[in-house]
Amino acid sequence: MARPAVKKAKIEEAAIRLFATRGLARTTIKDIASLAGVAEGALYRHYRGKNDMAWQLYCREVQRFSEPLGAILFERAQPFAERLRRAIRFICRYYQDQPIAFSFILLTQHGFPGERLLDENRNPFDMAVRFVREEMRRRSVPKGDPAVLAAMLMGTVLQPLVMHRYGRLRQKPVSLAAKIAAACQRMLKGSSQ
Amino acid sequence: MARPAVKKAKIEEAAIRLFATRGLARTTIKDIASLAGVAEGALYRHYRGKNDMAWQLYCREVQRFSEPLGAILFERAQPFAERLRRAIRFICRYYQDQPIAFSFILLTQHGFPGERLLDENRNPFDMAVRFVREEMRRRSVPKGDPAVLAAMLMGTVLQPLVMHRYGRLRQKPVSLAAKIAAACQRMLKGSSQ
DNA sequence: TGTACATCAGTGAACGCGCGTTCACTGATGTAC
DNA sequence: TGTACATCAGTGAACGCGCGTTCACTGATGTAC
Repeated sequence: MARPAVKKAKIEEAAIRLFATRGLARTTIKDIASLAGVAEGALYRHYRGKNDMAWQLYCREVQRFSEPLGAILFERAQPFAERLRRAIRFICRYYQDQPIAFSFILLTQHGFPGERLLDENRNPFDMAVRFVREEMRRRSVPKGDPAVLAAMLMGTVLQPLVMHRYGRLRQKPVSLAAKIAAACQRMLKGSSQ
Repeated sequence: MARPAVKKAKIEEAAIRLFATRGLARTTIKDIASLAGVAEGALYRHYRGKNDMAWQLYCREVQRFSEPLGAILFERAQPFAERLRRAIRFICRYYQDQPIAFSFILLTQHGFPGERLLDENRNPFDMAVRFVREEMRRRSVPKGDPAVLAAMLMGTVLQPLVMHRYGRLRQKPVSLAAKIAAACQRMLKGSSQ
């Protein structure tokens, strides 16, 4: 063994911060290295290149977010409404506590060349569809197309956070959670699609 | 005068198509010129450069979309529910009939350097907030924060279209309109935020 | 404990490719007379 | 109508900058004995 990779974490932190604010394409290796206080070549000791790093970081961050979210959504002991409420609260809190990581996930999704896709278990949208589908079977949600309903619910939750991110909403993200959850519940009540 | 600019339209069409599918940063002048069947220099007879062209096209397309949408939202003769229904139908139809222009609007929004922003009248989000605010005054929508409610409504409408765009929804976009409108109406009923 | 060595994180100058842009040129069209 | 000229859309080779990446090197740390 040689010395420990003390600068890897600095590089990753700088990269995520820049990707989240400027986007993948408008962030250069120079930017990352300079923000991390590191030579440009350092990145290549840990990753094959810029895109490889971005993709790995993206997968990691999505996983970190999706795993606890999945645990909440599929905690069978809890009633449906409670799980939905908790999931929305979790999402808002995640955004509030880790705005950089969250923005990175939220805004990076369509930036990768070659149509790289996350596998189904880690993908928040697939999780949402599965969640809705199961609840339709259990009759806690009126029958319909699970994908459409899941998309509408996701939009209801995420769009306010996107707007907050761009400075259009003043409230604290977590204080939005209750409003959003109530709106989702109303949307679901008697949905006959 | 000299000869008419027959290739300007070809360039713009090619540019929008490529921006909508690959995104601004991953589209090159070479790509645009070759798809348009034009020399690379041709673009510079009509625009100051790539970013200038992208920005102008973006403004134009947003305007084309926003103008009729605004007309529907603020057609005072119609009752609130009807206007909302029509607006959602208009959006879905616009996406279905002009998927490239719509995707360009939907996906390009955060790609411009220097934080360029659309002025308030053309901006769909500002329009939505104004719409909700006015209806709160008229008591057709329960009082609350107009921006939050507008964001949730926008998310409910747009997220299914985004999902459709990425091949996750099979239905024809227009056939989604009724479902989405019903969901929005339910969300609004008795919203007490 | 001390010494020789292997490993590998980190450096930063150099490289070369790809990109947006430039520019001298062409030629089609409209205008003046 | 015919001729000379001005305008400007369009061309495409050339340019040069900025970017991601490479590579020979350094030196700190861990291991073998």
